[in-house]
Amino acid sequence: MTDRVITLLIVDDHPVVRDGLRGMFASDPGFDVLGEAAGGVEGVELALRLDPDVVLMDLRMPAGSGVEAIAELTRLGARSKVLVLTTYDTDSDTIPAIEAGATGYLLKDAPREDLFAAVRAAAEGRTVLSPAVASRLVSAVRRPAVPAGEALSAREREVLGLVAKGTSNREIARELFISEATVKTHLTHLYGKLGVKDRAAAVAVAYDRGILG
Amino acid sequence: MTDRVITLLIVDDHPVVRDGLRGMFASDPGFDVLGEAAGGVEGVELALRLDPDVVLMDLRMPAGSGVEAIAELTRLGARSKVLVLTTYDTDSDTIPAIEAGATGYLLKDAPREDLFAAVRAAAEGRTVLSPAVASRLVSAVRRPAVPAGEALSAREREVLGLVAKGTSNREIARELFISEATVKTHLTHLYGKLGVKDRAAAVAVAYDRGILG
DNA sequence: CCGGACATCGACCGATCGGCTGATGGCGGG
DNA sequence: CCCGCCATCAGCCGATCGGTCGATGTCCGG
Repeated sequence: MTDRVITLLIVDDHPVVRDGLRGMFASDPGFDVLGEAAGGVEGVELALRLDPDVVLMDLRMPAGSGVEAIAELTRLGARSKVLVLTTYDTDSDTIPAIEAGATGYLLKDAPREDLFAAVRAAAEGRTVLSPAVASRLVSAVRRPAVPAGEALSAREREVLGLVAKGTSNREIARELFISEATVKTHLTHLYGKLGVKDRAAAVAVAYDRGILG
Repeated sequence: MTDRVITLLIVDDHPVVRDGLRGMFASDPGFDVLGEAAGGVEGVELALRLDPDVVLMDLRMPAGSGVEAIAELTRLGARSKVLVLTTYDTDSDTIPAIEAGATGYLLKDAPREDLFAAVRAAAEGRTVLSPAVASRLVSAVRRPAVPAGEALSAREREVLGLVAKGTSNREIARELFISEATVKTHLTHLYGKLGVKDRAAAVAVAYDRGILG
């Protein structure tokens, strides 16, 4: 079914990783790496120009987030399938990436055979997930109501960030040019969303989910 | 001064990264990769057996921490220089690694020319640090007294862990079979050590330094 | 043997937090 | 056009926190 050569685009901010992937795929005549990009923005441009079968996409990059790049490609109706290849597997990364339109999600510590197989699968439009990611996803989907956690609003994240720095409500109010009452409202709301009952726990959950630090 | 071929050992849990490094150094006749290891324990064994000039060491690995591996090699008086090559540059990683005896500390997003230069420098025993790491280090060293942070005692870490879960002082007291006054004492102490003024900031700093999460 | 780090406890007090109730206005989707 | 989400604000109050005195006992290392 995959007799054709599969064309690839590599998007990763680490030269070492780009080289590793390039070399890896160069050793197999079934793959052809068309190009590389170091950031999301550049990745989108190249994906549109080169029209690869599969885009190998890192998520956390200085020059344009991977999730945004995926969303952009999806929005533009690009033909390329996106296979996320990252070090991290936190909820805050995986779910948005899948939602944005990623065809697969692999962790970088996957053996190369798995990687090859995943790229072939992705080229055919099949979804491929690392076992760890898959189990995360099901558990995340299984409790969509209260326990999990809706996304924080921009303002709530802003307040939470200051809380993590030890800023008091009054100081936060001054900092953001709002009243202390509003700060408390934001806090009460984000406590509910994060499923906690005080600021210390909120900071902890935020770190766990990658919202902070 | 470096006419000799420099021998290398690669220690990293990611096959992709190992391949990337191997390929990169294979393209330059001035380097010879003697072997690879996927974890700290295996890394130490191979370093002792192969006696490479330079060990490229990742820090966070499932099979044996990089810092422990470095400390082990130092303790055993291995001839090999260790060059840390990692994605992270937090205090909790860099400083212990340097203390353990690493000759250099580079981030994986370093351009390959820098990497080559760093390996040559490490082979000669010269210290090489990423600019970002270097600035971290100086600022960490410059304030050794109060601001930086001594290590938390076991009891303090225990209390802090409960704080991160949203536990109140009274509940912590019951949980640990001590009085609320004692809990407050532990907290006051660890606030001082972490350089913060409330529990939320303490949790944040703890996450940043890898004490939690 | 003494100093210092650690762990334990008590009491007091001002500052802060979190919960509650309720209100206003903007903005976007159905 | 109305509903829901977001952001804004007010006042009240009990609970909790953080700071500051001081005190006791252990254990380890110099």
